[in-house]
Amino acid sequence: MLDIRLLREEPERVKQAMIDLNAVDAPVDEAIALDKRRREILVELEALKAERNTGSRQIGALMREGKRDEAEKLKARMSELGGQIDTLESELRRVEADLQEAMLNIPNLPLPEVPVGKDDSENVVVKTVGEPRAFDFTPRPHWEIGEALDILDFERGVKLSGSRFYVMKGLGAKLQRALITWMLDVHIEQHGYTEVYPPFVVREHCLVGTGNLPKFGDNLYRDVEDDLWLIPTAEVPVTNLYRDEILDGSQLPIKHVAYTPCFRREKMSAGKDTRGIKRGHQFDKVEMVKFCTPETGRAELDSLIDNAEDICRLLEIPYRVVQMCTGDLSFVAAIKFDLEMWAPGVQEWLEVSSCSLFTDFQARRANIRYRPEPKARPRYVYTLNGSGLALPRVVIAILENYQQEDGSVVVPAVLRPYMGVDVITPPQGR
RNA sequence: GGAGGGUUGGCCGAGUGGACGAAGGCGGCUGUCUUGAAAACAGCUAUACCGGAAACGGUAUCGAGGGUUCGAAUCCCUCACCCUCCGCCA
Repeated sequence: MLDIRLLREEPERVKQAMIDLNAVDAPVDEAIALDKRRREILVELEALKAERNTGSRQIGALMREGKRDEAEKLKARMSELGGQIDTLESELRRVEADLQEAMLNIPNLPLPEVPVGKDDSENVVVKTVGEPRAFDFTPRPHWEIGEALDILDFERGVKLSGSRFYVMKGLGAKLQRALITWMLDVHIEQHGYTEVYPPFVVREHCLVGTGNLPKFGDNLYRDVEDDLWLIPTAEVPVTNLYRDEILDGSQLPIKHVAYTPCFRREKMSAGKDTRGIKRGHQFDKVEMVKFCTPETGRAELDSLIDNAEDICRLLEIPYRVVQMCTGDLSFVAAIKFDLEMWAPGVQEWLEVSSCSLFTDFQARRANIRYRPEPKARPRYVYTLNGSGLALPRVVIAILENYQQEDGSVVVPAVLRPYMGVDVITPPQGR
């Protein structure tokens, strides 16, 4: 959520940002008008309430003095006043609800350094690291490798849960588990994050806090009976850890890393990305989340990206860093960089991480503040997060980059202690 | 799932529908005293919003949201959370 004062004081700047963001339908004008009306009502309403408060106090005094008649007369007048107050109050409630709704539907403003662009075609490749491996055979896509190795089972996944679900088996399941443990260890031991294991279902207000609701409810699974929602990313529970809290400034930055499964309905078009494990309704992810002061936010983003890149480097898989242009920014991000690993089987760059700075946009929604000095006024923190990394796509990248002509897959060196084997080989007797 | 008890300011804790902001205590800040400190004594001790250049004024906040009333921390309803007991359970 933006600061309403920004709309009040710099409406043109906000509107230009909406144009850059390709979000001209954001209800900026509505919010400004509602804010104005809200304050008009408040002035009137508070004057009436002040009058009622003095009146009521007088009634009390008169009653004590035994002047019943005068008290009754005053009561009648106050009752009339009460009617006016009720009317204004219900209008105020309506206006405030509308204002809140409008504010929740206005996206965050991009930082000045974000390149202006219409859509993902204008994103900027910041850097490319590592050389794609030269194959002396035609690299196969991961679903062929996975099925041949009997570590991926698509048919049975569909049998259990429908399209876009799959089953991992044997060393495939173990590879994923090894990656999770290893990534967590790297972030904890080398990058100074504290591990968090959160609930995988949350209440609605948490999703409003991170910005998934009210706009993007279509992508979420929900238990209607208890009004609990399955998390689409660890960002939701971990960011909301400190909702409605005032943190001690000396604790910042707070750095958390969490492994969770992620659940997304993704009513995407049938036929797109349906093969393999690139896009499912359930996937695993290791996520980094930071809370810091406004002053350090931008630098914390750089170190967050570097932490994610470390995983790519250690796995020795070619990757690139892409900066999102204004038109491709998410609703809540002020600036965002994606990490993409090269997958030679499917011949594409796979998004394995998305690192964003949200400025105080989420903090305002979730009411997460900090006190800079012991006596100082609380301020909103800045929040950040980035995948470190998203599992299935890393599995794809490993299978496709480390595949050998005989169908086996070499285990990346850093994972061998976690896997217990150096090579994933085809099952016996096939 | 059933029965009961709770939720008050940074913390503890009182509060029969009526007197700028909710007693008292603790903690914290300031002052007096003291070479300094402690003790004692006195005063101060929240947040948000609205109006205002400011001084300041107003409104709201006793878990959340409604309701009754001229007026609600107090009465009624709904919800959330915590505690105790019973049942069930990996």
